[in-house]
Amino acid sequence: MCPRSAEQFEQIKDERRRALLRAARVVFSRKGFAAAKIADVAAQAGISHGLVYHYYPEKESLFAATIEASAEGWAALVASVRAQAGTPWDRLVSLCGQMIAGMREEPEHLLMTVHVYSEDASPGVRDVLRRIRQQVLGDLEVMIQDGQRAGQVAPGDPAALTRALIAIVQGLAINRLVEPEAALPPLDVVLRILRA
Amino acid sequence: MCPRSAEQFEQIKDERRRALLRAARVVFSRKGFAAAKIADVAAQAGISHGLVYHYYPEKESLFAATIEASAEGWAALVASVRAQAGTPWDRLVSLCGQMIAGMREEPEHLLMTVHVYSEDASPGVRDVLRRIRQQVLGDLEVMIQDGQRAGQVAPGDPAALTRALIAIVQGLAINRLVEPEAALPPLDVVLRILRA
Amino acid sequence: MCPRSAEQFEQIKDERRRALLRAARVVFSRKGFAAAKIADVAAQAGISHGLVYHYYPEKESLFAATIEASAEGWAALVASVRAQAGTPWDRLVSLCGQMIAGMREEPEHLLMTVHVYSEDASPGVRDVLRRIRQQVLGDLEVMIQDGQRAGQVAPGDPAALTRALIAIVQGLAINRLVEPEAALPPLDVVLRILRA
Amino acid sequence: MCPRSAEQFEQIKDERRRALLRAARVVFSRKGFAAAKIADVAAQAGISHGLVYHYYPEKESLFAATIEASAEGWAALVASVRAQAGTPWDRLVSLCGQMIAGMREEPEHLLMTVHVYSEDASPGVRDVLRRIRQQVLGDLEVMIQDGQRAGQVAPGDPAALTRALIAIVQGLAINRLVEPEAALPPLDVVLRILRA
DNA sequence: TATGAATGAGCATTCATTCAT
DNA sequence: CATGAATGAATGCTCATTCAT
Repeated sequence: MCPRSAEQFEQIKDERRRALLRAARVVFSRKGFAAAKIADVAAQAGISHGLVYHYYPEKESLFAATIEASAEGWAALVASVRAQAGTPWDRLVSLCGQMIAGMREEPEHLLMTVHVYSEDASPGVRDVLRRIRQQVLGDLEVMIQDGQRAGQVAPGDPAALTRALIAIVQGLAINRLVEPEAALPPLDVVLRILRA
Repeated sequence: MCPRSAEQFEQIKDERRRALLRAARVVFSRKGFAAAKIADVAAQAGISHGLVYHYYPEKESLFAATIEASAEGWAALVASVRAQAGTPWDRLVSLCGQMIAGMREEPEHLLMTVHVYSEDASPGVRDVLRRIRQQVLGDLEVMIQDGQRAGQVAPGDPAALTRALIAIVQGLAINRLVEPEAALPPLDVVLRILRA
Repeated sequence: MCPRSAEQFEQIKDERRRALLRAARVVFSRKGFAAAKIADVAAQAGISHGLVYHYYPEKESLFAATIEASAEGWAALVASVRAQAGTPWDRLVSLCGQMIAGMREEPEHLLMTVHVYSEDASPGVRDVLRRIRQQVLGDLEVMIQDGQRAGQVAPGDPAALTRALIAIVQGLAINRLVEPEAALPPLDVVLRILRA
Repeated sequence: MCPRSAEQFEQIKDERRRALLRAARVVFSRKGFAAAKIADVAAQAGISHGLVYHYYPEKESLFAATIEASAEGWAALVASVRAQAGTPWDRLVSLCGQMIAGMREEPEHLLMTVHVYSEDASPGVRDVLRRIRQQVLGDLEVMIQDGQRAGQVAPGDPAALTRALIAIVQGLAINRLVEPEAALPPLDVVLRILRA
């Protein structure tokens, strides 16, 4: 009756879905939502444009899924680092180090979060990101406050410091689009923003 | 016939062109090139969409002009600050102060430079920006080197420091899109990146 | 400033809208909603397909407007005949005569009402028609009841007689699609359904 | 190998084919050709859409087969009634009674013949129906002429009477789509069209 | 100039059809 | 036989651009 088991189908579907998400990340992060064509994503994924719709019912769902995946990746990273052992400063060093490394390897993840802020994206998508962003900002702010309490981070409005740190990381990600070869500033330069 | 009226026409035209550019900046900076409609820009400028084509022959020219105006504004700012009297550090303080003030008043100027990096924009437009960007980076790098020589700026690759400074400024501009109400970090936090 | 007055624009728009409706009636009545292409309607109206969307925002609105126009035409006819002087039978003769004449001249009007019953049409469109249909059926039923009271119409459930009369008229309209040359049955044959 | 099993396979295939035809009739009659999706038919038949193509090579063949089956059903009915014993009028009563009963039980059969008239269907399919329709009309016309000769049917163009009778039956079938609950008019109301 | 009607290229989306399993 | 993943032609709709007025 059924030549392929339902499980097999699920596996194939899952795998493709992941591949599609990766392709979408590459295309969307470089072009933004409006300028990216479904055909571009399909080509990047090596499938026909029609097949994209077997996995995501519309361009916007695909974009939303792509955003969500990237954003959740960052949220997971921040949450896991926050739970690490060591001093608050150790954690901040670890986090920034991993963010910069991640940006070097897969700058798309960070770029996605930049594109979504523009009104190119639909309000629904922006809201998804906003929610996750709150988590990240919240976790990061706590880490910065911990550092301030430990005297390792300079005093000052922790919310503003949080924004400043996020800003420099996103700004560097953008710079990689323009000058992929340019050297990223060393970790301690980035950390000077926080250094007591 | 009447040289005065021709001149006046020119004035009117120039004024309109400037108004159009302002409208375009608002729309393009919020939506990016692809998602922005000529009709959006026309509506923002309070004219009919057909009239836009009297001033710019195509959407891309308008985008290019918008980019160019923003970029030249930054270039002019950096160049003028570089020529200011005082110590190198005074100049860097002045520059960052003005950049942050500008971002507060007209965040569109900085956002434009973010959008153009995406492949949403045509290569031609990107090249225009790249050229101006080289000027800005060059001027800024010189200022930073001056500061290093004066012992006011921390040692290290001046190119990397330049990128880091630009990154944080652009990152903060993006943040204003998401949280227009969020406090910008104080000037000295931004300057910590450079501080010896 | 404005080379054409707003009034002129309105006139042109109204005229085109009517022409478009006529073209849509021809195409939709022959093909149904799903099989009719916007390009077909545009071609029939002698305009580009893009222009259709200046007048109706989507295919379905155009279909709905087309349906509504036809249905309202029938409702107006029935209402006006109902108000005519003479005996109830005179009015029924007048109504059937005009319906058959209308079907000869513009069979599209009746065919539209047939297509909409299929699930090809969206529920919203069907509801519009259903409402108007209730009016028509109501008016017609009253006319039949009047005839029964005057002894001119055969006794029996007036609702069923109403449906039977509508049925034969619609059935004849369909037949004109298949055999446009076939003779329509004489008026008195149709009226036999009601004849006392 | 085993002739029995091949035969059984045929039986199974035939049975499925019939089930598919029934499902297709339901779907096509409600939506028309263009709006009906193969997936709809497959779902109605409880099979996968791919399997449909094992029985019919394309959507149009399935539609044609569906039409043909319905049309042939009517042709067979008319032919069998025409051969019945009794007076011409008896036969007409029998025919109309069975047509109305059939419409009550399986309105799809009649609705199919309505849809095919629209240009939604391909010319080939329309021709199939046209041919069968000629048979039905021919048989019916003969029955009406017999009735006229026997003085049981009113005089007048028998072709026009035939169309009128078909019209009312089809019109009533359409009405069942809109108001499935509405009472069908009694048989003798329909027959008034012919009554001498 | 200024307007908005008009055009058509371009892209999202659907769905008939094919085919590996 | 049966399934559903895969393809791509077809079609709705958008919007940059042109142009009559």
